[in-house]
Amino acid sequence: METSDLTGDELLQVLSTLASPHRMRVLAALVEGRAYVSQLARHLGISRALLQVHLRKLEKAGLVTAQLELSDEGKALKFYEAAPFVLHLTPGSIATAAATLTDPAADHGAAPKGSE
Amino acid sequence: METSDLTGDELLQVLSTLASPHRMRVLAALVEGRAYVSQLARHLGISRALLQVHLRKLEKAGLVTAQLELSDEGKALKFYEAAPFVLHLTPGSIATAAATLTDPAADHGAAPKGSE
DNA sequence: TGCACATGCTAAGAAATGTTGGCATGTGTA
DNA sequence: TACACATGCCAACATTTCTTAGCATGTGCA
Repeated sequence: METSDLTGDELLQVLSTLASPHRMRVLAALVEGRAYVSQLARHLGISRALLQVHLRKLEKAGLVTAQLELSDEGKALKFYEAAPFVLHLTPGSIATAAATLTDPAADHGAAPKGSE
Repeated sequence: METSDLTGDELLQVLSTLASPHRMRVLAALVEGRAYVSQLARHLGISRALLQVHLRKLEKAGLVTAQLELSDEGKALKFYEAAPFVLHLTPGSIATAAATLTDPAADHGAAPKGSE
């Protein structure tokens, strides 16, 4: 993952996702090794519901990946791990990405695709 | 500015600041060249009040700098320009920064680190 | 069966952000 | 004086995001 590969919206999503203490810690914990949800929740000292929301956001942004596996006892465990990525942020790279931003607020109801 | 130079809180501030369409566009506009507030507001098509808030946040995060100057007519103009910075974001660099996070909300008033 | 453990979902309140509008200051010029 | 332009501030509303609590499912084991 390279900054220049991302559209403005994608970069925005990644930055929004990373800009959270909880999600930073979740990512940091996963860098140490993969873990399943309940395990991770205990490790971080937060509720599963909360962790799940953050994990989902991290996954949507492509920062972590998930695999559903069965333990020896036959229990379903959802393992997460940190996705490898490298982002080079500079004023220039951000300016480039910003040029492709499609902001609904600034976009007065026009169709993004097709006509312009 | 290097990712490893930043504390978790500083990185969080930078990311939070960048994670906004308006601020991305403001930064992008300043990459093209310095500009004063009213000028920039007209260029971006947003209100001065709104722009000022975003500029302030960008400045606090160290992403832009400001200089107060007098025009030929003697009017006070506040010029802003993009600050040069390079951030290398990787799971590892984020994990390192996350270790120094001081989050009041997630910090239940005690041990910074330790037992598990 | 009942308990411990895993997953998932959603409604709803709490908290943080974003945005607007008005009003203040000051300058130079017609 | 009145106008156009610059700066700044703040109160209040609107919106988004975050977080919790509760309930659902399923597994293995005593």
